[in-house]
Amino acid sequence: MKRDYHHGHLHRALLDAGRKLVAERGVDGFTLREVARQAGVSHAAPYHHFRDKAALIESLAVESFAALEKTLRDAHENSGTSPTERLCTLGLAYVRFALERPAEFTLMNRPELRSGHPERLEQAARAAFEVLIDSIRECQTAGLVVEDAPDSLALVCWSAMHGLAVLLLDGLSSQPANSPEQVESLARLVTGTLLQGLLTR
Amino acid sequence: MKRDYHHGHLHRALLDAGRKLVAERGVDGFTLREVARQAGVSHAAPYHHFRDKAALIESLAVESFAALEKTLRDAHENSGTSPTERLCTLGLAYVRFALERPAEFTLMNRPELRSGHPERLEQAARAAFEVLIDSIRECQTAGLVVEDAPDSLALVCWSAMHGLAVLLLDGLSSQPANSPEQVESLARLVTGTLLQGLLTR
DNA sequence: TGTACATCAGTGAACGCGCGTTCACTGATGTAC
DNA sequence: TGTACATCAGTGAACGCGCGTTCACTGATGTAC
Repeated sequence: MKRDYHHGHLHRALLDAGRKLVAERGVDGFTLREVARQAGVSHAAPYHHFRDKAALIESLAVESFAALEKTLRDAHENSGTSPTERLCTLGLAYVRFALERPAEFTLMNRPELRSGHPERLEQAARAAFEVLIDSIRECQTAGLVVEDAPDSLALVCWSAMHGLAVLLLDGLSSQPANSPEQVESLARLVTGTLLQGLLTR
Repeated sequence: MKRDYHHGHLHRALLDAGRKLVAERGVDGFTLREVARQAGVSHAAPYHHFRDKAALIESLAVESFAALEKTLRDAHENSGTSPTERLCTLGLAYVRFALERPAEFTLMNRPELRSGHPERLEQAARAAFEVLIDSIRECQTAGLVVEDAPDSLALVCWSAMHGLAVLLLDGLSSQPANSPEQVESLARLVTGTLLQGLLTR
C-alpha cells in the first residue's frame, strides 16, 4: 500500500512519528534515526524536511502549543457561566493536558532541545497564554478580579498550574498523588486557593 | 602541592567539581569524564567512589536539597515578625535559590538523571518541604491561614513558586522578566496573591 | 624499628555504543517544447 | 503523445564523536607481628 520511493507526505509523517515516539520513549529516547525508522524511511531522509534534529523538535513543540491553545479554548468555552468558574476550568485543563502527555509536555518546555530561532515557538506559546489573559480580563470586566495588569495575573496563574504539573510529573510531590482523582483534587485546591487571592475585596 | 597518587578526599573533590561543572556547562555539559578531569584525576577514578554517573548526580542533588533546606530555614528565621510575612519570605527565597543556580536547580528536578534508589533524595527533598509545612502551621496556629491540611497547602505554595522559577528559567514567561528587580516583583506578586487566597476569612 | 602482606585508590588502554550528520548517488516526478 | 531535462526526495555507506564503563595493572597505605 505504501508508495515506493517518494513518500508524498513525509514532513507530516515525521511529525506524527515524532509525536508518537516521544510519547512512547520519552524525551531521552527520542532520536532522529528512530523517527525515520518509524516513518518507514531511511535515516537521512528527514534532512530534506528539517534542517536538523532540533528543528524537528521545534516544529513538534510548536504544534504542541497549538494543541494546548485549542484545549484551553475549548475548556474555556464549554465551561460554567461565571467568569471565575471558567478561569478555574482553564487551570484544570492545563494540568490535565500536561499529565495526559507527560513527555510531550516536557519536550515543550525544554528550550535547550530546540534550535536557535525561537520566534515560531514563542508565538505559539504566547497564543496559548493569551487564552489565559483573556479569561482574566473577562473576570476583571465582571468586577470579580482585582485590577492588576492582566498579563501579570495570568503569569501568576500559569506559574501555579505549571508548577503543579511539573511537580507531579517529576514525582517530587511527596504526596501520594498518582490517581487521577487525587490529581484532580490537588489541581482544584491550587486553582481555588489562587482564585481566592485574585478576587476583589 | 598535590598529593601524588592517593588523593585523600576524592569523594568530596568529585562532588565539588561536579557542582562547579554543572554551574559552568549546564546539565547537558555534565560528563563524568569532565568531572574527573577537573578533579585532576583519571576518568576511571570516580568509579571507586560512585557506582556510576547517576549515583554521582544523585549525591549532588541530595546536597543541593540540603542547601535549599538551609536557605529556606535561614530565610524563615531571619525574616519579619508576622507568620504570614515569614511565609512569603520563604517563597521569595525559593525563587532566588533557583535563579542563582539555574543548572543546579534543574539537575535537582530531573529524576531521569538519577539512579533508581531514590530514598535519600526523597528524604532530602522532604526535609526542605517540611520547612514550608512548618511555616504554614505557624500561620494556622496564629489563626491567619485557613485550616486545610498543612501539607496540601504547602504543596499549593510550592507549586506556585516552583512554577514561577521554572518558567523564568526556561525563558517562557514571554515577560521581560530578566532583571533581578523584575523577577523579585513577580515573585512578590505570586506570593502575595497566593497568600490572599490562604488567609482566613 | 622492620618486614610481610592485605587492602585500597589510583592509572591508562580498550570496548562498544548509537547517535547526528554528510556525501555521492539514483530513482521518480513534472514541465517545456 | 513523446522526448529531454531540471528538480526533487529518497538511499545507503561512511565519518567522527565523546561518552560511560570495564579491565588488568600498580603504586601507596596501614596493620600485624
